[in-house]
Amino acid sequence: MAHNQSSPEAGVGPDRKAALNNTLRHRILTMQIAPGSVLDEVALSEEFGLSRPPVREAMRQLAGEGFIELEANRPARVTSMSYQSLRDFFLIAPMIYVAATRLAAEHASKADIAGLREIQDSFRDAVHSNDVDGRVFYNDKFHLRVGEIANNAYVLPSLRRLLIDHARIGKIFYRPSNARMLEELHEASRQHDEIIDAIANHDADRAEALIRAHLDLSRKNMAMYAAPEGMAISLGV
Amino acid sequence: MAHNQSSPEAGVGPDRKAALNNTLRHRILTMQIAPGSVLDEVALSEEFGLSRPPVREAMRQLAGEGFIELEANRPARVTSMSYQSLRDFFLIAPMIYVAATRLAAEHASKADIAGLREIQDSFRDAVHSNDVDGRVFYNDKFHLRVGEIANNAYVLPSLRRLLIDHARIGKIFYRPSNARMLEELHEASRQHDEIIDAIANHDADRAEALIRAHLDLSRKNMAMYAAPEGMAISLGV
DNA sequence: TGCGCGCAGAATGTCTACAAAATGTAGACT
DNA sequence: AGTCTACATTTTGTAGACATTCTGCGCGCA
Repeated sequence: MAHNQSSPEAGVGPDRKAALNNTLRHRILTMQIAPGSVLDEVALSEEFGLSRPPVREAMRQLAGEGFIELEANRPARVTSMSYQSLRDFFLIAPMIYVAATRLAAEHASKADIAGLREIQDSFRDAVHSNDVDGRVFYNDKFHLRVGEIANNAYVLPSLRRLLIDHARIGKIFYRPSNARMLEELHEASRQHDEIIDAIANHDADRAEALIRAHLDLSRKNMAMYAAPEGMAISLGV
Repeated sequence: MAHNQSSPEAGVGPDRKAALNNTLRHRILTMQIAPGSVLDEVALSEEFGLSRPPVREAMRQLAGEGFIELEANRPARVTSMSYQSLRDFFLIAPMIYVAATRLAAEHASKADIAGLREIQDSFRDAVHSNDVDGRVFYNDKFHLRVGEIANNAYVLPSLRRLLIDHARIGKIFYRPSNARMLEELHEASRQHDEIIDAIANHDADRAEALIRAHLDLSRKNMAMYAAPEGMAISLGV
């Protein structure tokens, strides 16, 4: 349990605004707040010990990052998901993930690799200790960090948007009772390690192959859940 | 002059907040506000007849879209550009533009095509009447609309970010005295028409080829401007 | 009984005023 | 003369109160 993003008493501390942002992100990623839910401004301002203006600013920011959707004179809602979202996700994700990973392999410094390994250590721990939220959280952090290492302002926006739904898809289709799924989580963790190695070696081609396999694993998992009997399901591509 | 986005007296009207957003976007796209410039909250609130809180909300929103950059306790600054930006842009732009255009070709309805043609009419007018800002504005609108028709929430964020710098690059390297450049603007306009036709015919392959040629034209223009004397370009901070 | 109108409650949007942080400047000390 | 420090100014951040808009319920009417 390395992270405590969702502390119950968040109304204290030096930087309550950052706490609000991080906590909301975490709750949305882990689906503690379900897609489509409404966010009440006063409730949040009371929870985090802020007045409404800074809360509203945070909302605008989160909306820009794709976590929530705003409409005039209407409450903020967590970005919704649909069957269409799944299709769109697996259609675009390979392109963006590959671009980010290849660029990361080209640009990564020693410090970047060290940072990546640190995140991956936390991710591995979460997988081994069956900490579902921690796994979702550090998986997000891992891929986001790869995107930051890529150091290209034009890939990051879509990558950020994809990662939100990547996390939520991972949570939706996660079934703890399934032994095969557990094995595949460990497989995903191993893939992370290999991706780091490929990036460290500046081997963009290998990094690309690995990230593609990584996404295919997610997609297969999801398809397996949605269509256990081997039904044809068109997942784009 | 079909658009009046930058009306001098913006402090009136029913929706001053939308006016603030649109005007700022327009000014940044056309570089009426240079990259790296600071935006003063009180000045904007006075200009648009608003108080600071809604202005600050708009700032957060624009920051999320990539127009400006925010730092704690520091004034908002228009997103800066550098030589690195140019490289990054032409590295990623083809990928995103192609994805958006192909998806648009697959999804476009009759109404979508009509909307595109309408925008393109305004763009063509701007090109023929040498309305530089109008050209930049409607070019942005055109490609943004294509992205909206693509109807994929994961391509749009990066496309939006790219379009900001696409507009600004177009302005930076625009030289009205150059006859060859004028001809290439008309060529770009013709390409728009062809892209619409390809999308209308659901011909994704042709749409892809056209959008690639469209970007190559921009890139060639820029290289032509940058390379002749072999001088390094200073892009204002 | 079903539909539409209108009012009451609640939530969002905005404003003014105050607090805190950062910057620029002037003065004093080394 | 240079630099550090303390203060004053400016600007950003926040709070609480007010205005406006939406929602839901109940009443009245066909």
